[in-house]
Amino acid sequence: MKNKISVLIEKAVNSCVQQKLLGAVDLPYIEVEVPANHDHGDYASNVALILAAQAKQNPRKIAQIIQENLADPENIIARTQIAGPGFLNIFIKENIWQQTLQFIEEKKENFGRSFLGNGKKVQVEFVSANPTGPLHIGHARGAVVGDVITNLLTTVGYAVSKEYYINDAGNQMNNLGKSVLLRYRELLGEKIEFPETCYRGDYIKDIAADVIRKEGNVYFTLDEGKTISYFTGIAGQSILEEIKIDLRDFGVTFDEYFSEKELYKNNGVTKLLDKLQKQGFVYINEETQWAGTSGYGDEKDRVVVRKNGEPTYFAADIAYHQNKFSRGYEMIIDIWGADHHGYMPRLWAGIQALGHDKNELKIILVQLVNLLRGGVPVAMSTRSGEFVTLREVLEEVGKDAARYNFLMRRSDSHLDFDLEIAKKQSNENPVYYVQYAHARICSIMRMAQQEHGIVLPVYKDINPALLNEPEEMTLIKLMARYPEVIEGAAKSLEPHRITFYLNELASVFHSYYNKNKVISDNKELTAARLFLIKAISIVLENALKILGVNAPEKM
RNA sequence: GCGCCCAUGGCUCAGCUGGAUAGAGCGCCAGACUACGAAUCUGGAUGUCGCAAGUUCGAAUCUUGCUGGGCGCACCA
Repeated sequence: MKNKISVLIEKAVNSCVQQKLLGAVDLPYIEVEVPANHDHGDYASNVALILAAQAKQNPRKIAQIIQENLADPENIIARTQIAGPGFLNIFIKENIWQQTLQFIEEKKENFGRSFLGNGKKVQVEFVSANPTGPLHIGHARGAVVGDVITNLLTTVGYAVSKEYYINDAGNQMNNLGKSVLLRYRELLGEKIEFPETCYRGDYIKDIAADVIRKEGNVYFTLDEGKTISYFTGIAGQSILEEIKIDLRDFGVTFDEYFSEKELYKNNGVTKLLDKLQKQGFVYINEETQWAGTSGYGDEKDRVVVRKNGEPTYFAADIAYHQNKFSRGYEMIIDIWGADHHGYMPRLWAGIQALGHDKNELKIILVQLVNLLRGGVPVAMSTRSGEFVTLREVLEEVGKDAARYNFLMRRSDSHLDFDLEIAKKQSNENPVYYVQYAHARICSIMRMAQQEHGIVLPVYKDINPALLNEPEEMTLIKLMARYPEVIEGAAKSLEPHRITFYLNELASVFHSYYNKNKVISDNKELTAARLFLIKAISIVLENALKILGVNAPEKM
């Protein structure tokens, strides 16, 4: 609808120019917005204000000229008005709004889908936590944001792949193996001092105990280096399996798990660095290889190969992103914890050196979560083993409440996550507000069918003109806007817009419900209203599905 | 010291990329179930959009400076 209006205005402006009513102007694109105030119409455009500067005419005058030349071939406009400094306000006919209900019925679960992405291949990489311990609450937010961004992009027609990058080649992993070894020896009776760098969570002990159960004490005396790499392997694998299970129960799955080790096979990283060196991006200085990232806006150049000959994480990351592009993705989205923001210019420099445009890589920063219990902060530290795991959150507050809570704010703003509130089934917890609206609709429809023997109506059997209560018009307009909300959320990669939309839709519905009876003696009206609430339930389901949150029929 | 992000009612946050009278939720006060689910609804109070300039028809939104907070600034990942 919005697009339609935009096109009509554009045509009107062009027509005015042709008729020399307006001087030649170049207009970038027509802004149409939904005004906050209903008196300002269903849509409003500021074209006249934009053109005023170019045309050097009074904006209200221009608006009037456009208004007079506004063609309406489909007969959808009820009236137009010029207001304020020169806004063109447009009111759509009620019956046109009412007809959008038919569209929702036709589309059903596809209402809101579009072809905006045109099948473009996109990859979203997220979570990507080292398999050195179970996922904690901090990872959970990134997991949900990544998952929902993927759903959003899929909904608007992108071909999206979800990937988890396993950082299994660095020091951290070595520390993991060492930690298991120390626990292993401790369990076998040795007295152990744990260094700062070691992981001390109970899960380490479990893994060590498992080794003893299966293989006994054979590693007690074996060569330490070999044992550590062996322990690193089994620990990493077992932890990764746990991570996958936790994520699955959180509703998050991946299409690919990509191991950092993969990049080093066949000297992949070295070969790439050689190539970049020939290109001049990588250079050697004092036995160290550097990448000239400062040439692309980074604050200084970065080491890619250390003095000891080992490549840095960054070197592998350039190779990783080259690998991603080589798999044919036209857009790559990385989701990071906000504490990594300083790394962005470096990586952008890297992909530009690879010959890609900076905006082919979008980086979403997810702020860290402030975990509270009843208003009191909960301290966390992976190494010491003091943390609240994703698993614990799932068990305590449930998947739906957890996911919804993580989606209520923009991802780059800090989020307080209070366990006590998140598990409360009360009005402090917005997820139930939305789910309740859905359950309520289902309940009414059940009642209509079972108690009143009503067959749920289809559009052609109802008289949509009966849906003319103010709340009904508001609901219809709100639903008609849904596809635009999805597109906007997808374009800006901002999932939180959906939760705000849902909250608004649920709110208008609840209010409507309390004021008007759906089921009444008036059969025609009952049918129309049943159809209306059915449409609402479709929109609620579609939106909740994108969020990965259930739309329960009963609660 | 340098860089990035943030600052909006008592609290937690939106604000559609520059629009018209700045909005929600929570909390607080007062009300609504012999009618489809009260996990709901109705009404009420609360603002120098951190401060100061600038850009223009128009600024919470863009620019600059300042104040206050978070985070980065590795041959860690």
